Amino acid sequence: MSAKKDLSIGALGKLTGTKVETIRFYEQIAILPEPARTAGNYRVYGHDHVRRLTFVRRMRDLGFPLEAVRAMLDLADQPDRPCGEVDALVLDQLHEVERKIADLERLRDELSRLATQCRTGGRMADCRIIESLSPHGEDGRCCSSTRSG
Amino acid sequence: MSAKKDLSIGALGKLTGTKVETIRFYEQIAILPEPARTAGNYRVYGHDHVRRLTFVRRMRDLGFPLEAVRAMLDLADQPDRPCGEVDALVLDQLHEVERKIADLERLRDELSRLATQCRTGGRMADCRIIESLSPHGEDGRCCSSTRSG
DNA sequence: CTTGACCCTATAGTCACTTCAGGGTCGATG
DNA sequence: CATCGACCCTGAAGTGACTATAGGGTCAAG
Repeated sequence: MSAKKDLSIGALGKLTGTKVETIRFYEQIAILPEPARTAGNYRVYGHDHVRRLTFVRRMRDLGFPLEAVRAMLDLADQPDRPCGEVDALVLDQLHEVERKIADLERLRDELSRLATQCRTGGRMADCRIIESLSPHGEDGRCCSSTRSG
Repeated sequence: MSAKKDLSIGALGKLTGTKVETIRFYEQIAILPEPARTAGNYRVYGHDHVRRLTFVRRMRDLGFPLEAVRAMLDLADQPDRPCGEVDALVLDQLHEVERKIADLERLRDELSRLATQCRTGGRMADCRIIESLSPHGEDGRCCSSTRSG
């Protein structure tokens, strides 16, 4: 960990949108390395912790489980690993990412359409949010009010 | 819920990649409406449950909390809501979606680059996975082996 | 009728945080 | 120097979102 930044745990939390308890939790489960301490036993963080924690929070925000986050961090932490071991992991994650992108794009498109509709005085009656992320059935409007499946 | 499909809970689970306990859980917390039952008290699901559950699972997979999922389902369930109330919600969600897409695209780009590197006999030494989802510092390689922050 | 697969409800466990409890440290202020 | 509020510490308990387990019922094929 190179450059010094000397952040307290509270400051790191504010910078990364993370609760201090969560930061301690991540340290406990070794997602984050133990930081330096002051004479008064306060944790002291620098740039690399900021980067690492930001990465972790964003991966979590994107729905990746900690297990996947850990695997990616291991990748980054071990630059000398043979490509053979890494290849499958990278490709798996790549497919997962591409799948999530495709879903998000469909959802974005529908939300954009709804936003535009609202601005131009439309109604929600032809909302197709559910369909944007689900298989297309042979019948049915998403907004059907019957409830019997 | 219009078209009949007559799926058992197990079949619905297989179709949507969801555990039966999770499906019961979602019914309990009213994310999924109660389905019809057989004379033997077995749940019977149709197309609309398939669609709704698929939507829920994908939203969860994309990292949206159940609270957000519920808000979106409410949108879809109430086609006659005034656009005024809905507008802010749609725009908020839209921004969230766009942010997630941007993050995923950066991660995809880095993973693609690594995959290509592995195929062409490269090394992991210049892996920049962490940087793909974190703020760019003034120094530092992601793979620095020092651990003091 | 038997049997294995699946269903039911209720409860407890797991993962990933998040809150609470009790006490210590820090720096500004009087 | 003493006070005080903000923040830090560790450890334990709580919450949300599932997931597994327990005990018993249903179903359909043989």
